[in-house]
Amino acid sequence: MGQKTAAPRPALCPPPTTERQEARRRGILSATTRLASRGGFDAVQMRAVAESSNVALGTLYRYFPSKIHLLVATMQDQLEQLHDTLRKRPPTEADPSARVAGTLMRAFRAMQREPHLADAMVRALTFADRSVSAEVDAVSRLTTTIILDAMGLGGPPTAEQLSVVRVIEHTWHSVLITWLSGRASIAQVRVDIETVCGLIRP
Amino acid sequence: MGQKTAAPRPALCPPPTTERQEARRRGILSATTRLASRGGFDAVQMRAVAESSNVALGTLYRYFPSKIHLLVATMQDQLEQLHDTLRKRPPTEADPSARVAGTLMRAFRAMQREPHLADAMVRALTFADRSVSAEVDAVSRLTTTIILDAMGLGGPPTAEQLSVVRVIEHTWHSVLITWLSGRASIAQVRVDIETVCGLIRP
DNA sequence: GGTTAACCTGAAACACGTTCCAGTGGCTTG
DNA sequence: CAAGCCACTGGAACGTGTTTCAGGTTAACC
Repeated sequence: MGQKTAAPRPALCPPPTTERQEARRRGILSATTRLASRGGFDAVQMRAVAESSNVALGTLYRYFPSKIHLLVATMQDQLEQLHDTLRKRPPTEADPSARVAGTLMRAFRAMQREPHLADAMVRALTFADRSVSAEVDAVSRLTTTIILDAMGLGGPPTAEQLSVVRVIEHTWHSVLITWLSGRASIAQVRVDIETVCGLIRP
Repeated sequence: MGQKTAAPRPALCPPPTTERQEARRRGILSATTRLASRGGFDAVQMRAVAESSNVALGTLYRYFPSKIHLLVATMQDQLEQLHDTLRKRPPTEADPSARVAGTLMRAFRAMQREPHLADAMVRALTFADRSVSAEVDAVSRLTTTIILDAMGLGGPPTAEQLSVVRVIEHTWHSVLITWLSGRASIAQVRVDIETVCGLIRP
């Protein structure tokens, strides 16, 4: 986390992505997930990721310009999987507020299954500075979508509803951090999530 | 942020704190604040802090076992000052929810005045792992106290009120991060704070 | 004044994120 | 086939957080 120079590296994502490169990218993300699932944030060491995905260090940095970028991309990946799962088996609660709370608790249980991975991803997400804002924003939009889906309102959300969703998202991130650093019990996580979901509708 | 070994260093805070040591501690914190007010998190370099407070690097580490500890202690310091200020001039709004929102917006304006300092402190706070949980917890308790004071309820808070305060605190931290990383405008910060304060009482 | 334990200094060394570069291999283009 | 362009490799090098240690300083106690 030393230097903070802006990215002189040109944008490389959109145009030239061969199949080979996509495979490499998947390999890197998969190695990252594997390493993070063991030791968490600290175990995701760039040299180890490079070696574990059979890629030179320089190449790893060509794909992901920093460790934070790498972990935020991993989070995006995991969130997309979660989103798929949720699409297949959406929450069944009657009340919108209960559906959101249920959805978040489901996500939380997934985190409990892989606490080290969660640690790595969430720490990266909140530690990210401006140079990662585009990627963090993508994650944020995904989260928003997931919550809005769980609310299941018919038309487009009102400005007020968007505020509420943002606050729920804030609480979600922060309560995760609190839990990961051992300062909140699982019961407290549930209570806080249910409390903030009380903002929906009333 | 390399290694993560627990502290083999014995507890040294409570018993033997001479006046000289207290002065040294203040000097370190003051140098930290000064450095952070310029370049933010990255500018708080342990060697620079040591030099700037006329202390050997090893001594700095004796007082604060890591950069994160150092910055969390700085945050605690700043929060105490804020608490004093608030005690002298408490919020004047009639509604508890408005008093809390007003108090937080006042704190937020303080952050706006020193965005780099805010960056350093908040990033440290959310990046802290278990080895700092005691210190982070102290900051959290202070924040809780400030919010409860602003609510100004007569007796001790109910469990439900404590939940609400926790959620407000979550939102406060997370919205700060979002603002610091340039992903939320000041107007949005205000809206989110007012939204979460809607949880008080209704 | 001397002893002793705790603290402090200065400097070296290590770990890991990050950058840089010279060489290599594969691809398209002429 | 030759030339040229890229991405990739392997490895060195740098910056900063953190650890360690040998020796000097301080302060309390006899």
